[in-house]
Amino acid sequence: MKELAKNYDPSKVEERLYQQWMEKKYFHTIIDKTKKPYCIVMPPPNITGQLHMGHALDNTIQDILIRWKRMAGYNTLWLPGIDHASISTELKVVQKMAQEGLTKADVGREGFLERAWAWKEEYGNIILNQIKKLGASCDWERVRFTMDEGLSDAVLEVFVRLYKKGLIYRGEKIVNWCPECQTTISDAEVNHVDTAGHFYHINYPIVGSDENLLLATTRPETMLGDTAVAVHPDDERYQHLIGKKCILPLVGKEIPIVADSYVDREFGTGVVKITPAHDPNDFEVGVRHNLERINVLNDDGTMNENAGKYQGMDRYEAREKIVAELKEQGYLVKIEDITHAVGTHERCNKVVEPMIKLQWFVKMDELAKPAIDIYKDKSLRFIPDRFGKVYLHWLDNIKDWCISRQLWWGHRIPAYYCADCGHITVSKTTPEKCEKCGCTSLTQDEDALDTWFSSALWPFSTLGWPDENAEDLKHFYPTSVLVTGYDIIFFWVVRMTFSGMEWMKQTPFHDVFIHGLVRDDKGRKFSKSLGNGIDPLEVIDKYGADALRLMLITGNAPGNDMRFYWERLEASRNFLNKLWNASRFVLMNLEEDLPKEMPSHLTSADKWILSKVNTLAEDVEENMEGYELGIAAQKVHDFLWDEYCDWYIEMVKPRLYNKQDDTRIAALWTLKTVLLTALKLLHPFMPFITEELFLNIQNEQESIMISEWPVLNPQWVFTENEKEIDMIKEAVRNIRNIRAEMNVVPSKKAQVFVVTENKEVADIFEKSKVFFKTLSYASDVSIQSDKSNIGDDAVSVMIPNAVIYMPFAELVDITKEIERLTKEKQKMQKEIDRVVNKLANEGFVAKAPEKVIEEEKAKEVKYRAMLAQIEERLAQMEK
RNA sequence: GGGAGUUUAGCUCAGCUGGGAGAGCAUCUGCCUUACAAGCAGAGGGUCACAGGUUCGAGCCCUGUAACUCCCACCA
Repeated sequence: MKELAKNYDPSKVEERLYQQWMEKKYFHTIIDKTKKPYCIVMPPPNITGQLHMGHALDNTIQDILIRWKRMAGYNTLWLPGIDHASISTELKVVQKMAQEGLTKADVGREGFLERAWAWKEEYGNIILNQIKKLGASCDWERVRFTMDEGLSDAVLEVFVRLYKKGLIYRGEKIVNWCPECQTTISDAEVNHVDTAGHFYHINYPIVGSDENLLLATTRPETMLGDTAVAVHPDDERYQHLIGKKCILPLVGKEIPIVADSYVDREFGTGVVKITPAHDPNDFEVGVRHNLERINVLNDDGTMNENAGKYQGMDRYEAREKIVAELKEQGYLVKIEDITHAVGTHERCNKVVEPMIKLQWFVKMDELAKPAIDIYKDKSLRFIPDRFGKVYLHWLDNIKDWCISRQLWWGHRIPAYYCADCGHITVSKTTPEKCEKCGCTSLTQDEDALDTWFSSALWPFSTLGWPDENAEDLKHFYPTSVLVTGYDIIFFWVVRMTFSGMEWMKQTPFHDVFIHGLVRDDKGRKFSKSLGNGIDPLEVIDKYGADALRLMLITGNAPGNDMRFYWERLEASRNFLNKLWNASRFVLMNLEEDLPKEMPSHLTSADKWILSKVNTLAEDVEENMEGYELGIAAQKVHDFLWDEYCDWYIEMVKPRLYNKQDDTRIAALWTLKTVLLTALKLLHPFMPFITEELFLNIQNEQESIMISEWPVLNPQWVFTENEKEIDMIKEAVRNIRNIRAEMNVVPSKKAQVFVVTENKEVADIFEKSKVFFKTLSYASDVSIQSDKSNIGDDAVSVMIPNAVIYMPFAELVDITKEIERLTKEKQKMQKEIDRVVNKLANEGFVAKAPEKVIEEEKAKEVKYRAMLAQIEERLAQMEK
């Protein structure tokens, strides 16, 4: 007999088991072409990251899927990795250098990269080790890094090929510039934040007239770069001014009044100042009207030489000065308080300035098409489906992707500029000479690529691409499912799908399983500034990884956000302990060698629980297939706690304690078999405790994680026995109920008479007598067809076709008992009326499905029988 | 401006394709019954946001309304 501690302590188990799994190489995947492949590539966490609840949720889901499919016989691969996180890492390294009083300029590109790699070596693996604490069963021999040799090669390959195809180009366009980080950023990296600001109404005088054009702006300092004023071509108010000129206040320059349909006549005064260098729309207007572009800002957000006397001031300081002067000189009409959306950089939260820059772009319209098609033809699907619309909408409105960043940490753009002829040579390796003029004075582009450029290739670059014959790539691509949060659909999912279609001609994954965010107990996002973060590692320390996993996966619908509650963790912990103790109970009784095959003399109770666990396996499989992981986990939880622990174990106790009982072995076999089956179903969700228990309970197999996933067993279908036990359960519940109502303590036993004229019912009770007695707190159970030996002072409860009596002479007040039964009778009568009415409804009988009608009819029969019993008992008592 | 989500017990949330409302926590009552007091047995508590509609039948489907949340978007 094995002994387990009274309470489950995860800290004593998890570390040891994970080590064991690693040593046995259970996580490591060897390609097996006889099995169906199932592959997940992990969304690579940043090397600057610390494990947070989002990672915990994301990786828990992936681990559940992988463990499930591994047990179900698939050739599974879960490929982990990390992302170099260009801008985040660069900021961290810069900050670290600043502590030593150094800047990027001080150490130079080479020196900086050395430091960045050192950072990566020091911190890059921390988060992966944290993910291990969750129990993640990734193939750690296949860890990839977005800047490792293979992936860098893939990045360069893609850049060169896209350039040759004309899909990557260099151009002077208006881009989002972050004055704080001193780099461009893509549209996706800009957050529009509603901010309180002002709407400055300014008069622009018309040349050769007393008239003014009144317009409004939120950024008056940009007027220094105004090169036109625009009105709508059909706007009657301004027809006479189109083609004329107005004077730019403060500057005194004459600028044209143009007509452009971009202007909204309804908004403001219907007049817009045009600053092509600092507004994307104005830029477009400028292109259409061939306007001059005047950049008035420096890269750090201060005003430049084009700003005249405002040169050198920060843009906000200049704004104040300009407004003051406009007011002084009478141009300012009014200042209105407004709230408007201001673009900010998602990394540093500082206000982004649109500026004209010479940058590298990926031409998107052509690439986007196949990515749209795979969604429309359903070879790519989102779970839940609604996120597919988000995906489509983004692709339908996609704009060219600015991929160059003024950063050093990342993949350096493989473009080389010729000093002589200006030709650009794009090449994976450093070219010796200019491909056009042949001279050797080449310099490489200083910029690095957007981080997402490499992540876009992740599903195939990690599997060996660009080597199209790589074994992993051939076997595992397309991957099976991508698991990620809805917050990075634009950043990442979209870019992977169009990349996958361009280079592999196949979707990178069939399913995209989207989950929500984990929030704090007040529904707020976890954030550093709020200081409301909860460290998953702290949770694991206190409650164990299994408890955290269960809490993250249950009680929440896919795609919805969830709140973090310590109380919910306690509930998980309690379940672990329950499971632990149930297993402890089984172990304490498990002494002899049990038969391998199903014993022949199983009782109804045994067959009932086998039938239940069988149905459970079927249900869980169905829920897992539909990505309803929380429901699946909940079902196993409920089965174990409610059916197995609260009912089956209690039913089986008398048989275990009686060594003479000839069904004792059958009980032990069933206890063990059902528990093992349920543990397997639970293993993907709670890998540690299930393994620990599995290893203690049996010794045929060396690990639960490579055991066989339970499926429906045709030998375990016992419909009749389920009905029998349900009847006993109902009787027991009714007895307990009335005892509780009457405040009878469990220690006070009573004789229980089951009175029935129905032979079958009598048989069922006879067969289950041994446990019915203990569950109903009976001193003795008598099953009989005649009630003449039972006094009126007994309490009675009804089940269909049987009345159960318990003599509680000293406790029973006959008047009250009659009152209670009368109420019961009324209740029953109401139920009967409801069913009768329903069945009398012609529409119902004509249109409802057969099954539903049959159910209603069965109810009527049952209720009428119960009513008859109640009436009879009442008559007897009233006598 | 467009789109999406949410609204169910005191709290946090489930409820898949329509067939008599559920869980956990909290509350109340009784139990230390030889696996578990992190437990056992019971109880109370909901016109499923509101108004219409479809249907024999609606928490679930349709139309509107309200409140909250999120995403997208160039209203200067």
